[in-house]
Order: sequence, then C-alpha cells, then structure tokens
Amino acid sequence: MTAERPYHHGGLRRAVLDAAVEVITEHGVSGLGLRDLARRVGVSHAGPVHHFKDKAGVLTALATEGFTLLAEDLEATRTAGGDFVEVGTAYVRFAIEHRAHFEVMFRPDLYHADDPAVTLARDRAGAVLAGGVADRSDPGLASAAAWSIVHGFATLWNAGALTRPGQDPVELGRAVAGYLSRT
Amino acid sequence: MTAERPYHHGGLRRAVLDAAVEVITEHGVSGLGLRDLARRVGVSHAGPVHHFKDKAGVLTALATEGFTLLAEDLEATRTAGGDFVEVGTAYVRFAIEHRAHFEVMFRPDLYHADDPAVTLARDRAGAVLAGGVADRSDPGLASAAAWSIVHGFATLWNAGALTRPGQDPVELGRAVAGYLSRT
DNA sequence: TCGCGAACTTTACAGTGGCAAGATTGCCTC
DNA sequence: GAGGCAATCTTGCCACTGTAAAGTTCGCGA
Repeated sequence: MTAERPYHHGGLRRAVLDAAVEVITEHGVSGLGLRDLARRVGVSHAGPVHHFKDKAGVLTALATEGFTLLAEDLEATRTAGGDFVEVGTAYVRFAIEHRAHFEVMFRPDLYHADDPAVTLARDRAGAVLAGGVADRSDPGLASAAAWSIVHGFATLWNAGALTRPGQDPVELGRAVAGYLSRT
Repeated sequence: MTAERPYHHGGLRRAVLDAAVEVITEHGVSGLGLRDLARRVGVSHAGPVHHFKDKAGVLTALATEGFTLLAEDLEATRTAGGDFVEVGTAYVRFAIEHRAHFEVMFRPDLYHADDPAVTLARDRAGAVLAGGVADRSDPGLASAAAWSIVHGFATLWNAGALTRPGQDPVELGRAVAGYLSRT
C-alpha cells in the first residue's frame, strides 16, 4: 500500500473519460458528477477542470469520441461491402456496446454542441448514414427512414422498452432493419 | 398590484407540472430545478415537495401524464379506423407537440419507473402500439419495427438531427412511416 | 366553535459546479 | 548541471441545489 500517487496523474484525461463511461453505463448520465469523477480517478475535485473546463466539456469530449467511433464502425462495414441491413446492424451494435457514448451523443443540451470537434465528428458519421440508401426517388427521405428505424430500435432497447426474453439485441436489430429493405 | 397571494396556492400540483413542461421545452430536462420551479410558481422552495415528494416525483407525474395522453391519442386514431401509418403519424405528432413529456417518458433513470401509476399508463400505451400491425408471421417483430421507426424519427427530429428546411415534421414523419408499410 | 389534517413556510445541512490563487512538477534552453 | 517556464494539479471559496424536519396558516367537518 501507500502507493504515493504522484502530483501529476499522467493520463488524467483518458481516466476521467473512462470513469465517466462507467458511471453513465451504471447510473445514466443524470448520475454523473464532476467531483465524483475526480474522486474515482484519485484526484482533487478541480483536477479535471484543466482538461475539460466544464462538466459539459467532459460530455463534449465523450460525444466527439462517440461520433468518431461510430463513423469508423459504419465506414468499416460499408467498405467491407455491407448493404443497408449490415450498416444498420453495425449502428445497433454500436449503440448497445457503447451505450454511454450513444446516450450522450443525442442529448445536445448536455454538451457544447457547437464545438468544432464534435460537429466535425457528427458530420462524418452523418455522411456515412446518408450515403447508404438504395432509393433513388427521394434519397433524403429514404435515409431518414433508414436512420429512424435503427436509431429508434437502439434507443428503445437501451431504454428497456423492447426487452424480449433471451434474445440477442443485435440480431433482433438486424431483423428489424430488414423490414425496411423489403421494398 | 400587491396581489397578496394566499397561503394556500390552490392548484399547486398542476401549476408545477405546467412550469416543468415549460422549462423542459425551453432548456431540456437537464435544466430543470425544483427550487426554480417553486420560484416560477410563486411558492416557497419546499412547497412542491408536499405534492411530489422528490424531484423524481415531479418527473414521474410528468411521465405518467405523458403515457396517458399518448395512449388516448393512439386509441382515438385507432378507433377512428386509422391504419399503421395513421397511428404512427399520431405518435410522431404527440412527440413533437408534447416534446417535454416525450423526453421524460423514455428516460426512466430520471423518475420512479416502478411507480404503479406510471407502469399502468405505460402498459396501456404499449398495448395500442403492439396491437396495430398487419404482419401475422411474427407480430412481435413487426410491432417492434413499427415502433422503432416512428420512435426513431421522433427522437431524431426532437434532437435536431433531421432538420429539413421548411418541412412539416408531422408530414415528414408520415412519409417515413409509410416506408414500412409497403410490404 | 373547535380541532384536526392538509397545504405551505422556515430553517438547516450536506453536496454540487465553477472560479481564483497557490503549489508542484516535467521539460526545455542555456 | 542550473534556471525558468508552462502545464498540471491542489486548496479554498462562493452561490446554488435537493432533501429533511419543524413550525405556521388555513379549510372543513363534527
């Protein structure tokens, strides 16, 4: 014991973000506290401020990270030759595996939504989503429908509104997404 | 002036709920404060406690009210002979017109989700949603898909992720819901 | 008329987010 | 190696929040 922690933490930023993910996954974003995060990481209550400025700053960083991860996931399945159902399934998988990130990403009232980094990441993810629909008559509408069905499924599942006993949510999501492509 | 307010407010419960809707609509549920609500209504900061017990109690009441209103809307359009697209459109309309209620309803970490009144109202709304699908092969899956697409559209719209210049969201929602019924 | 319970107020306390000023450290330059 | 500088972290503070407990006012039925 007596692991005298050094004055400089080293990876404070990363540690705070990880702790935030843990808290949000367990208690929801409403249970997030800046001081509590600092305690978990073993740092004084104002430690994180230097890296994030705000509580909203922490969530901004989380949202940015989330959109970036999502964009990478979607781009990967797309370039691997995946059709809409595959990309939609990847969307659902992301929402379930990165529940904390996902929850923050679509609550722009919680973070600095006009931050350059986050808007960039969001646009990148949006571009993949918009470009993957087959309907040529009204691409905007078709992509809205596609986004809606996978996003709705993911949201409802994470809110606990869709629980089906003993069913894998990702496979269920794939089946739901499949409903749209039978056109 | 000097409208000496009486010791007893009279309709405190209703007034607090209305104020909460106003605050959430403007600043999101993260901007909601119990003391702020009391101030807006013109009552001491502990006034609302007697009616709601908690801050979560206020949100529980709001969620209950929301699910009840939604159930009534959906039942009405159903009994008026509406098909899935009509019921789905009603769902979207509700989410947009009662944005504050809708935002709270699907954030069970914010309120007492196991409260008897709210579970009752939620089940009632759920029953209407589950019973309105045409697909006989797998009704559960079909209703999940139906719920997902309208819920996703409503959520994304309210989050500001789907803005189309000068388009009526309800009509857009109807078009999106229509994508699913072309089976 | 009286009293009882519901509705509201007052007071108090622990905890929160944000800010300012100070302490500590690694690093870069000479 | 020595000195200085900027990044990093701490301490102390303030206004504010939610919640609990005890006191005050009022409507209403016996």
